Amino acid sequence: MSMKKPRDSYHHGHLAGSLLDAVDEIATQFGLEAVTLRACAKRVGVSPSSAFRHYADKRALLTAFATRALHQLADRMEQARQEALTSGRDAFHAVGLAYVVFALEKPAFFRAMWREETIYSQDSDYLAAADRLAGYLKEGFADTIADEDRQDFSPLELLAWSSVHGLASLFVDGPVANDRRRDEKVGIADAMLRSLAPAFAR
Amino acid sequence: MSMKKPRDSYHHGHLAGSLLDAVDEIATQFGLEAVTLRACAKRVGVSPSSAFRHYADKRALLTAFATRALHQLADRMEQARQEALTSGRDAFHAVGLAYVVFALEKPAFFRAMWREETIYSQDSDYLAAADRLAGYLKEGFADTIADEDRQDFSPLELLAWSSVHGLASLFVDGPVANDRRRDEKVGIADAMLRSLAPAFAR
DNA sequence: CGGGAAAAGTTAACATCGTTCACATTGGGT
DNA sequence: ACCCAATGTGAACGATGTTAACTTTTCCCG
Repeated sequence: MSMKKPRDSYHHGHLAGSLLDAVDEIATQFGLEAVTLRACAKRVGVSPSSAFRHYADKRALLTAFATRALHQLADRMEQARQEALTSGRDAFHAVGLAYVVFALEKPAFFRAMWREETIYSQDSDYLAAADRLAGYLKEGFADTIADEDRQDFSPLELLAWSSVHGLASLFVDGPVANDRRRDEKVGIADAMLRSLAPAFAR
Repeated sequence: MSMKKPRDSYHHGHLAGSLLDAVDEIATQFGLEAVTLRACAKRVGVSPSSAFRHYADKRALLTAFATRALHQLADRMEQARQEALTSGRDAFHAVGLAYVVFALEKPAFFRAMWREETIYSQDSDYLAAADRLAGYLKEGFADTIADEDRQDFSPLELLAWSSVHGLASLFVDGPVANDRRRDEKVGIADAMLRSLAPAFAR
């Protein structure tokens, strides 16, 4: 994916972004706990201390990574919503399924997104990304007034986000369906979302 | 709470349990990330390496702590269920609310319970505690066959657990209602649970 | 009893981690 | 052409998890 020139000059040029790529790769291969500043630096081919020219500390790097992951998930949700709308299927169902599928595909990313204690959760870019994500969930409901307070969720909206987020969390970090294949889990998510539908009847 | 004799003899006597207490206190005061083997040992008044006589490694200690936390939560759920049954209120609603309230009161405990990467999630005691907890959620539904496969959840049961678990997670680690007081959050949880009711209508 | 092995705690060391500081190298603007 | 700000380096520090060799206590068995 990210073809990087193997470092010919003293200056790297795209260290900030390359470090994020390194977090991505290490987290994917070995899990979040294996993401270490030194390991990221080594993978990029740079000395450990150089990371501090671009990120205040490890937590800032993880915040940037979480933000990027949020946008990746939001992208998928947006796409799922578009496809559902054009093909006449239920938008919320499609968006919610995309949410769970992302968690199943990239569990380390999903964990990093919401690991409050290891990121700066008040960072404005992070919050903006979370807002964007929440927006796609809200837009799943055609009957929702689109422009109400961003921070405010109606009980139904919160139910929608909670059920989807909860299932993703239970799949990734909980004891639910650990022995099932991924496509089986997607099926379970689909069934759960269908059983949620009566709560949204008008 | 846990009055411990200030260590007069060379042998401590209840180190294993005291270390769990130390995790409890440090996690409560300073968060999960502050829980360090050395800090726990110091608080108990014992040398760092002594912990390894009782736990194979830090992860094993955290697993024991997670298991204990699961049982604490399960106790509350059981109590909430009893009270609801005797007073004629909806059992699932009460159990679900207890779940969220626990997460709000002891966020570090709630995080520790489900932090798959820092515990041995295949530990049998841990799994048994998780099973017990899941049981109370299932029992919330009077019409559910009680004795089906423990590992298996119907879509409705999974919806119930997911929505409650998801809301708790979003409160604790997510951007939802961060500026609200705790009792307001409990009110939000109550409203969400009420909006979930139509999904359980027969 | 009494002696010895197992259980429980200690001390010192190691590798690794995040982080800092003084320094080296580069490249862009005047 | 030069200088300075930006960027990367190297060596160091304290903290952490973990191990190994050692000491102290308990308690069980003759």
